[in-house]
Amino acid sequence: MEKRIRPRPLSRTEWTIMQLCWKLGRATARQVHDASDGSRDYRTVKTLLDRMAAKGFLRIEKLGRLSLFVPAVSRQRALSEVVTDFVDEVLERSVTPLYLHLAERDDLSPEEIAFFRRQLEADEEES
Amino acid sequence: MEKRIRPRPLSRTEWTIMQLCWKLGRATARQVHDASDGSRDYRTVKTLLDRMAAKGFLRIEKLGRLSLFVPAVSRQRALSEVVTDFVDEVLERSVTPLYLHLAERDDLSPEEIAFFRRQLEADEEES
DNA sequence: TTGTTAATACTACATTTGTGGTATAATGGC
DNA sequence: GCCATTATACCACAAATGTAGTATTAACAA
Repeated sequence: MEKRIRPRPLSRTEWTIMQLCWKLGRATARQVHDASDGSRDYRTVKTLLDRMAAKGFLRIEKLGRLSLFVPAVSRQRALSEVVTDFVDEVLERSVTPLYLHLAERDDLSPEEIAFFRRQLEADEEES
Repeated sequence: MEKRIRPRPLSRTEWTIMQLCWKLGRATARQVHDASDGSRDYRTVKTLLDRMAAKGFLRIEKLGRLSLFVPAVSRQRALSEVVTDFVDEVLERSVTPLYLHLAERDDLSPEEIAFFRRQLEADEEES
């Protein structure tokens, strides 16, 4: 039971749109487009939304002749999945790069840094 | 100087091959293929290696008529980049999901959990 | 030396992704 | 009622990705 079948994941671009959908909760393609950075044409956004629905990340609710796009998976759940995937496939299960990143990004207190350092060493050893 | 120009990143499949290259250090396409899980044809691996070289992740050293593929970027550096990208674009700079993942995966001590919890709250607030 | 194996080079092709054209139909003002 | 605006529905197309066919050539084993 290692590898359950997963629907095709979202592409990077689709993710940025999905973030908007989660924020909006329930919205028309137009609303999603308006909430976006405007770098993409309305129809591009529409196509992406349709594909995302096909992938199961959105559900389409008909309101009269309008289509409302509603998240079909929780942000929480999707993020958890994508992070796990990332750690497994790209980082090969080693969380060291994550610790490094966190340590670089946030300004941590000395004891927090010490904590990361310990984690780092533990992580290094096991590989 | 926010967004420097980056060469096309590696795809997921290319990453798995790149990991092998880093492990091998300097190898022929055949050797990389042999080190792989065998799910891909030799020529597929060869094509991927060539593309990765074109993207600047590998350098090709000629040894007589042989081609040796040598990492042109350090694993460290590439990982740092890809993690930053991931956090920025997919997680929208929020490291919460990472903390959640780490907290789930590793078995942490109570105080470590407490630490993560504090980080989590701080992270939640700012958005 | 000659047929088999193995390496390189070049090409092909379906799928996915990103982007937007076209057409049709409903709505809403005037 | 008629036209401009909007929404939906379909389609097109180039670039990127994943996978492999074909051709040529070098090396090796018998």
